[in-house]
Amino acid sequence: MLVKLDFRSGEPIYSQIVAQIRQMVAAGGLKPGDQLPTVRQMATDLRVNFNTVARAYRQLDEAGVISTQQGRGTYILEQPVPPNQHRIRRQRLNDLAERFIAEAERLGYAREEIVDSLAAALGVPQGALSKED
Amino acid sequence: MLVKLDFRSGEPIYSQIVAQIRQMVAAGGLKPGDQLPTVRQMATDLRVNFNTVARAYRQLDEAGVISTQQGRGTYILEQPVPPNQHRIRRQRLNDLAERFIAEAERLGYAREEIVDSLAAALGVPQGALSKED
DNA sequence: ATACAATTGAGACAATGATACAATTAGTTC
DNA sequence: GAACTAATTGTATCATTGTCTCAATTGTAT
Repeated sequence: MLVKLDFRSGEPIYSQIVAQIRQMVAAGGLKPGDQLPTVRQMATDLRVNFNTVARAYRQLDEAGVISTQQGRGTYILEQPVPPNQHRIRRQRLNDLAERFIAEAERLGYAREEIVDSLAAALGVPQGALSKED
Repeated sequence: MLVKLDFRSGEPIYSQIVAQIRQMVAAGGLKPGDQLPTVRQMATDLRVNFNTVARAYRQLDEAGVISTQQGRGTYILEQPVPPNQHRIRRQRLNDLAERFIAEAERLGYAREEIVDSLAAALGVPQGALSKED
């Protein structure tokens, strides 16, 4: 049993799960690549609804602690050194953006096409996102 | 390795396979008559279940991009008049862009942050991507 | 009490995986 | 060459896993 709950503590269950998994990752008890129990398995163990576990996993995923993959499972990620909360947040968005652009370019799209597509997706008027030159 | 996967992108694996093969066919990297790897071979390469590859092949088959033949293999088909080629290509990029933005927003980023991050990633001067109003 | 927000639960859904199956091909034996 | 067997290929079905939407519950403030 990876996680132990205190139903009387007042701390939300999902929050307890998040905290304990973070703790274990920080302490090295869970290493990158390790697979966590499925949401349903952990939910059964803890006698809790699987959505509650899913919520915890989602938070951990967004925090970059784990990677949840539909149909595959959830895995511990490499833990980057935490420099700063704001930096982390921004860095994650930058990573996301860079992955998107790298992928688009790998597929053969030109910068201009990418910009146009983003303009459309963002609902911005044509030209508003274009470089003026 | 014909196809490259990003397990963290949120885009389904089968969808990534479909998109990349389409792209390669469109770009001429795969020509009519070329045989694709077997579902099991590609699955092994990508460390994925072969049914996931089979699903991608099935979609491509239904779209007329390839011909899958039980017991024989899968082959690139002659591409019919590609008036849609441009549309398909553009649609693909739009899907990618929308997925990226949806993901970013799901993670709680504001439009402005997203735009800023994209500007940085694209190496565009600050402000060039901003809406002027 | 009422209203509100947060938490948890229920059920349907989408993506992936495991297993068994069918069609084709390639050898092997006669 | 025909018949059989084994290997290889895609197919079909169902189980498993995470996701989404919305309802029920709980706690708290008004």
